[in-house]
Amino acid sequence: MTTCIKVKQPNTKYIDCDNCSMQPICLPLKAGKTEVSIMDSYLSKRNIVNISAPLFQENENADAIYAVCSGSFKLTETSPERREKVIGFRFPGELIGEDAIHTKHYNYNAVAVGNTSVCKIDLAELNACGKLMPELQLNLISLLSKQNSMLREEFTSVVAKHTAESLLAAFILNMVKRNAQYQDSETKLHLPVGRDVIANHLGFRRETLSRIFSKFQHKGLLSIHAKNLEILDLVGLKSIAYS
Amino acid sequence: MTTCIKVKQPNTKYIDCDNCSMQPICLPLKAGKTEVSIMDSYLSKRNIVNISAPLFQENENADAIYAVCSGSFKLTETSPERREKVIGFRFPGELIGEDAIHTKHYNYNAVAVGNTSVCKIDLAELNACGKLMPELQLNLISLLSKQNSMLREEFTSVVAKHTAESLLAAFILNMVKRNAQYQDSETKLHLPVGRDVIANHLGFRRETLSRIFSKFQHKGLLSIHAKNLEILDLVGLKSIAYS
DNA sequence: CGCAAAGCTTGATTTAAATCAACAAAAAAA
DNA sequence: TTTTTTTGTTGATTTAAATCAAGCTTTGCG
Repeated sequence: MTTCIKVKQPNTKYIDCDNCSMQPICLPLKAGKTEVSIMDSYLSKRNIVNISAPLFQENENADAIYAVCSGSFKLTETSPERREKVIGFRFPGELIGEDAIHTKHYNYNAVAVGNTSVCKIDLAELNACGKLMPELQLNLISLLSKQNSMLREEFTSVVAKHTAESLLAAFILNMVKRNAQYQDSETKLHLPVGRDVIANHLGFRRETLSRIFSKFQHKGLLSIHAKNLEILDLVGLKSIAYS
Repeated sequence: MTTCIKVKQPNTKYIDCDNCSMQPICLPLKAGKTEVSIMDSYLSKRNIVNISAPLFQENENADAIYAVCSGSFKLTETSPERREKVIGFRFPGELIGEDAIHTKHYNYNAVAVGNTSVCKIDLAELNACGKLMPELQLNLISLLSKQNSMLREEFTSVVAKHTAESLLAAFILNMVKRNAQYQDSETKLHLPVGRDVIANHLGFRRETLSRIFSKFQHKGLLSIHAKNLEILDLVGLKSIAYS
């Protein structure tokens, strides 16, 4: 029995086991038979989370971390005034909830956007297995470092942007780059969420977002039809992002 | 011989070995004599980096990660137009360059602001020792997760802020919280850098920063004398940050 | 199918921040 | 010390984004 089960879902792109970011965790465990039995114990089967279902919620006790296999997640925080703030997105090959290894509880809400599948890694069992398998731990260290790298890049794409245009340009570039990790195209992007959610995440109004999208299209920088975006002038978009 | 050497420096606050975030890495190694000899090999002595000296630079090959022992660092990126962008700060107890475990090269410039001291952890040796000591790896995993948690909080403090006021308020709260980890006060903060650097980091002009500082003082939210800041009305400041 | 609801776009006006500019205060140099 | 330079503050004007408002498009539903 393998840990990775392909699940048929409509309109979702998969990252299969061969391309999964969790492979370094799976791989050393696949070597021998005894090790496979250990694997079965801590790395559960692909777990389907349905449309808009929360994977976990703020302040919940953390017993597992997750790797996205297919689909998209939005991460949100609830402000003291009960307003939802979208603090980020996660795509196939990325981790969710990894900061809870340290905090022991989740620090935000993770909500599936459309159909998704995830690999669930139980923390207690991972801990126990890790002591027997240093290689597994080295790989987890590398994975966490990779996630740190992703977080820093995401951070850089939103920090110190003086205009809404440069912020949106940098956001699009960040999304496209992360999508390219598991999809064919380096220029095409399916926006996982509506304009309201993106505007919320970037901190401006839906009207402003709409206007800048229109402006970028008019300038020939990109084309957008509904949620399907394509970059037509990468150099031009970058120069706006870094302006 | 111990790995942690206290170094006298003027005007700097220390995190000593007992309070150091690297203790989980040091501690298991301090247990037995044979282990101490391993420790000496990979965890070098406290390394003093002088005023404004770069710890490492963008694109440099990464052979080590660092933990800040005393002082402050600013992290910067150079844009294609050669403009410096301040992407963050690091304080005692925090890691620097940890994302390079995965990328193998540094992704930003780390520059000491004033006098600082750091612990340098050689990656190759850490890797070799880790295989012999699973406990060490578990602790590094926890540290990386903690750093993830810090990065996410830093991210949350700057993302989706529609006004300069809420952005600055959130930034101050984030800085004060991180300072409280290694200093006595929960409300006082010594700004490690000048107005220009903070304005650069937050993405607005020094004049705007100055005006908001004045406004916050006028409202009785905080007091500032040169680089010494004190929060006078925590509740008020929070309500602006989350507005 | 037609209607309602939600999501997206565009226009007119108001408000917040950038810019331009002058000056004050502090730090560094002569 | 005085002078020069850097750093920080405040004012007037311009510009970019929020807000208010209307219309359009798509989606879902009885």
